[in-house]
Amino acid sequence: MKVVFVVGCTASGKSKYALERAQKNSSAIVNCDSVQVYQGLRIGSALPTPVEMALAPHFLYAYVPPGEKITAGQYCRDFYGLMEQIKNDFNEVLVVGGTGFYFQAIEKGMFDVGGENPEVREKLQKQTETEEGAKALYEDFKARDPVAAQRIFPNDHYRLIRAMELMLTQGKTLTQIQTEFENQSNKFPWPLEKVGIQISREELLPKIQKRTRAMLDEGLIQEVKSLRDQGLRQWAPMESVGYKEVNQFLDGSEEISTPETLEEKIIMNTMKLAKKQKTWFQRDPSIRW
RNA sequence: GGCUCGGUAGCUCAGUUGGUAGAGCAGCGGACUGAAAAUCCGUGUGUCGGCGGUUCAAUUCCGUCCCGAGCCA
Repeated sequence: MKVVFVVGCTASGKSKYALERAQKNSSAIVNCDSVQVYQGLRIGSALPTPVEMALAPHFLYAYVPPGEKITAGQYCRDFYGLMEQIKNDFNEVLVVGGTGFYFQAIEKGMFDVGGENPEVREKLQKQTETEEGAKALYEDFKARDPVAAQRIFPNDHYRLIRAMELMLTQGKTLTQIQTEFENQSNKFPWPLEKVGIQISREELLPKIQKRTRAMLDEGLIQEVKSLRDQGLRQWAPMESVGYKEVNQFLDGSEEISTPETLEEKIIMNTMKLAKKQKTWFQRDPSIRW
């Protein structure tokens, strides 16, 4: 069996490519998109339709229940759990998505440090809430791990907290953990090929405009409303592109006060997302575009 | 037609008591190991609406014209 990563930015045509190839080769399709993993986000996440899903076996789509959060580490375990089950059933597995971090997680593995430590994390979180606290924490971090401090900047509280959490719970710096990890040289267990689906900005913009229009026509606002009615306003994926803007609109934000600005904002932020995804994949020289 | 307020970066606007200007957003580039569709970093020359005048010097003051919004006719 071989594994093929099908990567590219949102609306690039990855799913279409994968579907055609899966039908031809009788392959399985496995999701590698950090939003399409969630249940209840059908419209805004551009989840493949039931008709599309029926054309080839699809896995790890819409499988995380509402209210639950997934992480790269959890996704990675889910992926290998799934592969264990299906490895004898397919000659080819297409892993399709736009989340570079998740691809990295399954290809290279995660550091062997376990998940979050809520208590430590909360303390650190508190510390970063004041300006002096955050500054002191960063100074401490920089003194202990000057190498990592070159790429983790003072305002990147999220990475700062994680790095300090590891230091406090593992007794090692991020740089030490990383070095140890690299010396293990984990290998991806199957033959791997990477295919990138390319699209220019000029072609992408009209596609995203059209898709956004279609999402709104299909009832994206209603989808978000119903999630809010279930008490899921604070659910992690409600901050992802499309959902975030609709939430702002429903919250009565001044910036997004009309359906027209809502549509514009979603298009703009989707273009930004595409750009970031492109940046991520660009640096991997083993992708065949 | 008269009066008032505006016209400054792609957009929204700040500012210069006269010494050729800067924020946010966008754009562009980048980082990335348990939130990643997240988080963060770097990047700002634009006839300061046009034309005249005053001045050593005008985007800033004066005149005039053009455009937009509002009020009065």
